[in-house]
Amino acid sequence: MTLRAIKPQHETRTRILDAAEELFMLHGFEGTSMRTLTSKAGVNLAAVNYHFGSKDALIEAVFRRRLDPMNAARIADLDRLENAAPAAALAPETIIRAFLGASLAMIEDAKGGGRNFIRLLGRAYTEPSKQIRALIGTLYAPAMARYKAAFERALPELPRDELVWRMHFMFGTLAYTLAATDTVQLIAGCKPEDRYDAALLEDRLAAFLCAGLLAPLPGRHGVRKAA
Amino acid sequence: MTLRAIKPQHETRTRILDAAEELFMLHGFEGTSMRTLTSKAGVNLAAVNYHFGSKDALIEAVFRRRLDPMNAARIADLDRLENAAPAAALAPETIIRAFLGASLAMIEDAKGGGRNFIRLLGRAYTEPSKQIRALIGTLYAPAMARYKAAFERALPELPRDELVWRMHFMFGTLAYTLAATDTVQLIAGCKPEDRYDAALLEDRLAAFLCAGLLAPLPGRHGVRKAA
DNA sequence: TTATCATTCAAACGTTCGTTTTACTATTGC
DNA sequence: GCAATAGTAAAACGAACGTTTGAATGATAA
Repeated sequence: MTLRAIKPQHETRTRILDAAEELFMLHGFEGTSMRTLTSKAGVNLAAVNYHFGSKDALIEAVFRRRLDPMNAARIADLDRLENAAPAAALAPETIIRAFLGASLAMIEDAKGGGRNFIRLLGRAYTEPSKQIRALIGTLYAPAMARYKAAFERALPELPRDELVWRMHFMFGTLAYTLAATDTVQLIAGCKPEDRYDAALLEDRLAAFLCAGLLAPLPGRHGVRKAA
Repeated sequence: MTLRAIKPQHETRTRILDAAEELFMLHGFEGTSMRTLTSKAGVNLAAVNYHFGSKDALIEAVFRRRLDPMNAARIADLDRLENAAPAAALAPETIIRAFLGASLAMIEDAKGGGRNFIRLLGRAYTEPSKQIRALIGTLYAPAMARYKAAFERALPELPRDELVWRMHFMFGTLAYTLAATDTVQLIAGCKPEDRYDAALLEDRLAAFLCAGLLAPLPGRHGVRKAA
């Protein structure tokens, strides 16, 4: 009857999620008002409360939309690698690259908004809001447990608490690298055009993290300050 | 003439800065209102605008109060180490420990509020606000340049851009470790009581970062996925 | 056609925000 | 003692916030 295209299912929801992803990345959660958000999305002011219930629920939806599939892919990657060579433990670098891959693949997705989300995610680990941190922790938990088990199998001689700390360090490096993309330039001389070469970045991160994970155990309270 | 103690210079300023440090750490900048802030500090609502001019200026003052001396101490540490053994380049681990020391020393200062500040600082690197990130970058710049030069001397064979990236990674690990203290527990099994043993944490961080910094160069685009 | 349902819309709700104003108090210098 | 200054106090400012309301709209099913 009209030339108007058929409206895709939940188009308004998607437009809101996309706009939220970008604005939350640019200005943070509290720095993004419902008015600027709905205005950018081209929807009515009341649409967020109608479709999501509240601003907090929208924030959660933004994370869930990407994080659930991302961590599912992480686990699937690990399953695939382990099934390819059963009985043998995976090499630490293989595990690390599997973990990095899921994040770095999104960086190259500039059009789909994946890059926005990755930078938003990198910042979420240090959010002031307890609810958000709890949500992130919940969404990550299954993948984290899975990777921890893989590392334990790959490095049986590494003490458990040392492994936990080193996973913590590795995660921090990744989170910071993703979040700081295009932002702080603490160290001069960085070439921004390199930053989005995901393959090269993965190589650099993998080399750094792999060495850190396999580092000799710290001589506890021993070799301080001495060169 | 009265029993009232002599009011220390700028007591109101200090009370405001202390309250701001804690509340900004707990709830973020936008999540902390002037009313709760001045209420916690026990000062009048108008005091912040009188003494600092605006909320933004207060935020800047919070960072400057601690960051300026901290980075000055970092540079002084490096100077001292280099003067102790001139001509010879410092060991990478020595440089790393000098950098870590300034941050970790503050963690143990729970009473003076240093711990609050360190966690606040760890989060500031990924702040949405451009002004804050620019401020952090400015305050860090001198120390960063100094440490970059020290690393270049210690590792003449490491390509410059690789060094920049690895410094970036190292900084991210430290920032995340500091910021995430007591917050997200992404990896189960962490013992929180260990977290404030600064000496042990320094050993662990130093071992991890040192290995990462000295990692073999990544085989560019070469050894992907292969174990 | 008519009834029904999901969605969109403009307008307004009450609250909280950072900031400013104006008056008041205490201290300092002469 | 007295003017000048620095600081504190209570109250109000306009703007922006997240959310709610109730009517209008448009498609679907009977």
